[in-house]
Parts: sequence; structure tokens; C-alpha cells
Amino acid sequence: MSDIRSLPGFREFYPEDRAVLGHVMGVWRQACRRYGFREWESPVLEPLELFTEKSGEEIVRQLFNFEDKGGRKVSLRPEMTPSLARMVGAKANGMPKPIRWFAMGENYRYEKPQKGRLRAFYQLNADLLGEAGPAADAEIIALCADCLIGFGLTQADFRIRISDRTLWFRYLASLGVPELQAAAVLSVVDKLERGSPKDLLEAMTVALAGTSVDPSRALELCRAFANTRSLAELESLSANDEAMKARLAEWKQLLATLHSMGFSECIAIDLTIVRGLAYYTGFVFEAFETGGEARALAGGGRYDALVKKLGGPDLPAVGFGMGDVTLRDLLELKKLIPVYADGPDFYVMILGEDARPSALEDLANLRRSGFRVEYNLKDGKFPKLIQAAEVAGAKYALIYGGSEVAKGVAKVRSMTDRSEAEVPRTDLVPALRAVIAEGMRAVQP
RNA sequence: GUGGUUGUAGCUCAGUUGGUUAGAGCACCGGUUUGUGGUACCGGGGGUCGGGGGUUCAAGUCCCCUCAAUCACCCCA
Repeated sequence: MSDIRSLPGFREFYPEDRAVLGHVMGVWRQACRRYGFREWESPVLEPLELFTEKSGEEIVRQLFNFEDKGGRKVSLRPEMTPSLARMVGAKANGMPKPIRWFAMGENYRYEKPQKGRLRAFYQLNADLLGEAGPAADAEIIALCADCLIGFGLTQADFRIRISDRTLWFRYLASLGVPELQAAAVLSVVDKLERGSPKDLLEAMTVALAGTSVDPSRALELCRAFANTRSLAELESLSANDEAMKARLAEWKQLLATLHSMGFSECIAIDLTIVRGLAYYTGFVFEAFETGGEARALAGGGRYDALVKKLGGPDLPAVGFGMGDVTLRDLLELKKLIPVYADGPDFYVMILGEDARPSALEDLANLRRSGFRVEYNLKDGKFPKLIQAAEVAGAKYALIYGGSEVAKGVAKVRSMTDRSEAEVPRTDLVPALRAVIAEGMRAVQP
């Protein structure tokens, strides 16, 4: 064994693991296609500026970046949204709206690896661009839910908590918080559940420096607002604020759409979700497991200003991302990972080298006809070969011994019920096609 | 980035107060059992005990450093 190991936070996928990844991506793709989304892809390696432009220089420490041989500053992609914005931006003027796109790519982040958080991970991204109304947000949230339900999870297994940065900004404005400081206040809100009262007050004081707003009162009001869990409560809180009332009309449309589509059980209003990302502009949401560990499964929201910021047209957008790592942990816990039969259709048992030319001719024809076929590369005896067929996971064994070849037949044997039948070699492909379709009775008298 | 725990064969683990050439089960490869299902029996490969340094006559075992995994923070596009 080589002592050169794979890099920390990077996974090797043995066939059993790769099959699981294939299942995850298959479910994602199926859900997205049902919503009319089309798949896209972008380069894994991008100019460093593509990412610093969106997120600032601070993120460089979390990037796999380097200088290439041409002196270009480059980075493995930590996410796909900037690439999406660039690609859409380049052709948006000629594209029918709304644009429904999804991608499933491996992303790379230079972080300390932990459970559920690696340095390389696959992520589904689904984005809907060119539509600013809440119907688009509802469509994305519904897709996010269906991307989980597609695995066999029920609406009781997860919760999509929906919040709204627009509403937060309007509420903070009504408290007298200047627009410039609202983002800083929101980052304090983000810590409400975890921080100690003392730390929170300190952070709030810093966030409100230079304003006339009292930090401890602001903290109290923010906590009350964050704990709001129903539209009715929100309406009473915004009774005399026209801007907030207008926004609540959009909330009603969002929730009514999701209710009509049957997602009532898995969605919840939760204004404690503000998401750290500065670029979110409206509704934001996160999907959590409802069980013990409350893993975060997906997150997303509206980012109306980002495409323009990255040099594209002024295009409203909403989207979400869902990673494969925590999802896989959850599916394993819930025993929702199917065991795929990965064996060949036929295992050809060649008994004696005299039989080999006939067997090779036939098995090559079977492969050309689309069947999965394995056979013994070395001569072997019957017990070994039937075991090899079993271990390979074959559905049927095809036996080529001296007596079969002399009679011009092959013997097909079901690996499940052990029944056998002889099939003339001249009729082999159609007969075995019937066996795969109908079982052994297709060739038994 | 900070702190805790863990590290012996592909896997699960033994390994005594430090004491010969580090073991078992499973798995893998081969042989035997006259062409009918993982059996049985026999045999084999595989470890610089995560890596490096130190203490000692002697280290898988004790000490230090380091790497990795994992947990709690930080962060989380």
C-alpha cells in the first residue's frame, strides 16, 4: 500500500459509495427535471477574482487558490453561483424567462474538515432567474422540498424554515436603525439562539454605534420579532407600517402557493433565519432535519442584486444549494439508501478450454446485444465457477461444458431458484432476452 | 484558527507491571474434495503497531513533537 494518502477532507468513492452518490444525484436530477429545470455545468477552476468580487478578499483563506504556470491567480470553485451569474449574464438578453437551471458539481473549500463538512463535496444548485415575484420563491422552496421527498423522506422528517431579509430591513427601519447598520444588526440576530446575553448586548451596542437606538431595547424587540411564528402575529406587529404591510401581502402569496401545492406540513415561518450572506435580498430559507441532530440540509434565498454586481444584466434571482454530505448521513440514519443489484445479467461458466471458443463467441454477441456479461478468465471447475457467479451477483449462470458444446446448446441456470434449461446456441440472444424479461419459464417447456 | 478524545493487517479487535520473531476472527489468494451454490480440510500473502524524535539493557506499551480522524467552539457562499 502506498503511504501517500488522499488529502484531508477529500473522499475516495469505492464502487459501493459511488453507487450511493449516483443515487443521490439521480434523485436530485429527477426532481429538478420534473420542475422543468435544465442542467448546466461550469469550469471547476476559475479566476480568483470571480469569487473575491462577490464575497470580498476575506474568503481567500477558505479557497483552494494558487497561481498557475501562466501567472494567473486561480481557484477551485467554492460554489457555483458566480459562474452561474456570469454564464446567464452573458446570454440573458436572448434567453426566454424565467430561466430554470440546475447544476450538480463538486465544490472545494479550504476548511477544517469535520463530520458533515468536508473540503470537497457535491452540491445541487437550482436557480430561477428573471422573475421577481413570490411565485418564483415558492417554486424554489417547493423544489427544495421535493429534492428531499424524492429520497423517501416525509414532510415530517424535515422542516423548511422561511425568513425574510426584506421584512427584517423594514422592521429595523421602523425601529430607527439606519440602513447602513441594518446588516450589522442582522448578524447579531443570527447569533440570538447561541450567544450569551452579555455577548449579544455587546455585539448589539457595537452594531448600533453612532445611532440613537438603545441597544438593550433593540435586542429585546429583535428577539420578539425573531420569535414570531405566524402571519397573524406579524400583521399585528406591523399594523401601522405600510411598507411592512405591503411585504406581508407577498408573504401571503408565498405561503398560499406552497399550501396549494401540498407543502403545508414541512414549511414554517422562522425569522431567526437570516443567513450570513450579505447578498441575499428577500426571502431566505434553510431546510433542517427534524430529528435529534437537526442537521442543516439545504439553504437558499433571493439574490436580486448579485447577477448585476457580477457584471451581468439586472436580473432578479432565487435559488438554493443542497450538499451531499449531510444528506447522505441522514439517509443512512433513516435507512433510505437502496441496495442496487449491481451484478451482471449473465455469468458465463466456461468448463474446460475446449468450450472456450464457442463461449467467447456467444458472450461477445450477448454483450453486443446490450447484456452485462462476465465469465471466468481462467479455467476453473464447476463449484468454483458457480461460486464466482454468486459472488459476482449474476442473475443467471450460462454453462458451457463439453457436453453442452457437443450438443450445440448452452445451459442457463437461474441463480435465484436454481432451475435450469438448455437453449440452442443458434437461438441464444432472443431466448435470453426473453429470460431476462419473463424469467425461466420463457425457456422451459 | 482554539481545545478535548482516538490511532495495532482490507475490516472488527486482542496484546499482562515495558521483556523472544506482534496475534485472532472475518475478508482476500491458492490447493484438495470426478460437473451443481459461499461448506469442510490444508496452505499463502498482507503490519517499519499513523509518522518522527526521546527515555531505557529492552518500547505496540512511558514522554515530547507531528499527521490524520472525530467532538465542542470559530466560521459556514
